[in-house]
Amino acid sequence: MRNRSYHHGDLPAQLLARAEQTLREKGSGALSLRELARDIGVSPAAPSRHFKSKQALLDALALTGFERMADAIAASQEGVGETFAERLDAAARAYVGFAVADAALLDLMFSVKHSPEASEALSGAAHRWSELLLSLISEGQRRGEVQEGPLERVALPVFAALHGYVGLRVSGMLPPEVSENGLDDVIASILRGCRPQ
Amino acid sequence: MRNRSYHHGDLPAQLLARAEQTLREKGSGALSLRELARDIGVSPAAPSRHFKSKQALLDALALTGFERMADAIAASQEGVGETFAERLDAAARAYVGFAVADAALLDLMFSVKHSPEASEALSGAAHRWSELLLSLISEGQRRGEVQEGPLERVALPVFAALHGYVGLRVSGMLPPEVSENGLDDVIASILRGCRPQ
DNA sequence: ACCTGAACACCGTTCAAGT
DNA sequence: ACCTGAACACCGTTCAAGT
Repeated sequence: MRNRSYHHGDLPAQLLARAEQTLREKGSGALSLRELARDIGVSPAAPSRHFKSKQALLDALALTGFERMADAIAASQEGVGETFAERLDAAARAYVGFAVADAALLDLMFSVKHSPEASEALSGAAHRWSELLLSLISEGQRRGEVQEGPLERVALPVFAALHGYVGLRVSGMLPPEVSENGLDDVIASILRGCRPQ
Repeated sequence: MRNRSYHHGDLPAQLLARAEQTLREKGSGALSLRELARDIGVSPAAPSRHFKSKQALLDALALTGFERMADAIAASQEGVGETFAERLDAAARAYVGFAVADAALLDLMFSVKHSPEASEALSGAAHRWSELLLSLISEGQRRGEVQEGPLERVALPVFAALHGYVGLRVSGMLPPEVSENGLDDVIASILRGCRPQ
């Protein structure tokens, strides 16, 4: 009775939660729909009612990843100074922190292979995230601390540098001590790159 | 007879070549050891003599990717001007070109999951590639066009911005027109970020 | 040394059937 | 509507056996 209602309406959430856990603990290679179903105590065919394919579940997972990342970055802005440098620093550290804590999820979020239909929902979530950084930069422009120019054009190099540092770091391309202290240099370079001339 | 010698000593190369082809044409999700063996006309167990696991083959593939990428970047420097700006521009475009032409391979190269033993050989290949950019920056310093300071610390933000642009682009996060023209802004930002103060 | 054949323990997905 | 049971067509990997 209790078990019955337990598996009614909550299976999608259960699947996502469990998938996220094994993704974090064992990596994306160890993610199996059948094992997920087994762990939850449901038949191998059950997940297909809620996610029409394994890729659909991965897409949904990536989507929640973007939302949580946006939340983390938004939270990083609370109670921090008002200068662009301070706010960028906080956002960058939040981004890096999220990525390092959940490397496999980040990999999934920026994966090359998404089902075409998911790409729109996904870039929607990515857009919500990118708008945080865009408004941060826009505010920097308003304060005269960031160069003038079309927002997207000014923002792209900032995105690229942060995203690239994160990518290099989680893929293990950085020697340990660079991994520790490199972010400071990246942020400093970004600030020099986008300050008024 | 001819077939017999065909499958002697060349199977590893055949496997890698075929794997690279399906990686480019159908993505990493469609890469199956058994299918590779079938295509080449060999038994399902044959690949295991040369690559002890599927991951080992993927690692080898990533390794050749780094080598080809290093070749492409080295080639980009031939017959180009001597200023740092010109050389960086050429290297950046070679990097982007390689990545866009072989998105799935790039994904593999910077993938989070590599077998631990492969990581050393892999970061060796990555190192050979990174040394190209490092010497480029070192030369820029010598010419007084790049700020002084420890090479790795000056180089990281350059790497990060390029790698991040490539990552954003191949994962489809950039709107088409940003994808077209964004690299110019990224390069300009890098140059501002690392020029002498 | 290199490969085959066959087997093992898994997959994702589909579909009739149950409730 | 939601799930089960069973089946289908695949996987990666191992291992005795062949040459």
